[in-house]
Amino acid sequence: MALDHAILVSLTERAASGYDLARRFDASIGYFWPASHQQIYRVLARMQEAGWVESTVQEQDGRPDKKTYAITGAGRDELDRWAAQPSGREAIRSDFAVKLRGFRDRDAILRDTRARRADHVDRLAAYEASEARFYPDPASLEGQDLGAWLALRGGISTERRGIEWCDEILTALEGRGSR
Amino acid sequence: MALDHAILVSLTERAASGYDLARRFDASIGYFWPASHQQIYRVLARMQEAGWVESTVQEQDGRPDKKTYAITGAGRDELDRWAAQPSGREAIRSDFAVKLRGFRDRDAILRDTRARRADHVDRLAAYEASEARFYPDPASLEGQDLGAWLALRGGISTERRGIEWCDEILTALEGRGSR
DNA sequence: TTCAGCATGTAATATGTTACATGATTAG
DNA sequence: CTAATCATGTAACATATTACATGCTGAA
Repeated sequence: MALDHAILVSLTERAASGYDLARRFDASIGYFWPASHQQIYRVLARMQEAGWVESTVQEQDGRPDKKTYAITGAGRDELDRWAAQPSGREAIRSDFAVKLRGFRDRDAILRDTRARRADHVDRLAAYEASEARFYPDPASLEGQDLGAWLALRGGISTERRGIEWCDEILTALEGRGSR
Repeated sequence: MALDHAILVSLTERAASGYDLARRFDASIGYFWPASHQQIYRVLARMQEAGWVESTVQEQDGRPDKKTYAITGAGRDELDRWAAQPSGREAIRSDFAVKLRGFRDRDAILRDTRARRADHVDRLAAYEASEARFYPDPASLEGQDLGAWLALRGGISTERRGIEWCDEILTALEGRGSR
């Protein structure tokens, strides 16, 4: 049930339409909890049934109507209830680690590793740009801003260790010629 | 379709029953791709249909019959085909990061962070014990052993950065009193 | 005129989780 | 006698992915 809560968290930051949320989930909160627009619309409908969100329709000219969702009091209660529960260890599902472990085709692994490294570098740059822009003075942060900054710090360290791991793999494989 | 490949990789290391595989997925390969026995039995049945694995039944006295699965030539072909494809960025779904971002209840987050830190410490110890035991001389590794070691190295760096992140969170939250 | 963006969804399929089901042996 | 381990599954439900569906505006 955690996409529900990711959407609720996003709505506490600002009310939004399904479309807006889908875009947020393409970046920002989506880095920690990816979701497609199809999922989002379904969960919004379910949460509206449950009374955790409410929607208002805005007509727009030259644009399709827009349904803006806002979190309700019941939604905030649910968020608090969820936050008080211990969050279990999250599952890691890594195609790449499985592939490494099955090691047969050295070139395929090298190609994959280089591509992953480039991905990590890009995402790290994006995170660092966000940090510089939105959190220039971390020592002064409080409440939700402090939490968002700490989440971002987690993203930064994840990407850095990803780059280091790729480098370790490249060194080990390139240093050994073909198998 | 990646549980399929995780099982195939595990079977290249040694033929196994569904039960054996389920235990391997509780540790070792399961650290990179968790799966329950129910899933495993379902996928084994499907892969047998597809001809990627074959099974032989062994009768045992005082024990239920045991169906041992082995990978076939077609299974190896499928593994190679899969390994040659680029593996996309994997999705991270972190309840904890979402919770951080929604920051309302500081004590709940502190509790969660301390529990996560302890988890990371335990798992890191398990990985390091494996490394010392099975890979005392990494420079001499080749082929599948080299891959398995590199995957394990990934596990080790993941846990280390997990611990560091928890410490960063604890420092930030404890240093600030309640909000 | 073609593509990207805005805006909403449904439907089918695949995958993962939880609950149920059975039954023997061995260690405490 | 109770719980853990061995050994196999089915069934129901929840969640995620992929494909399909529609239609308007504005920029290249």
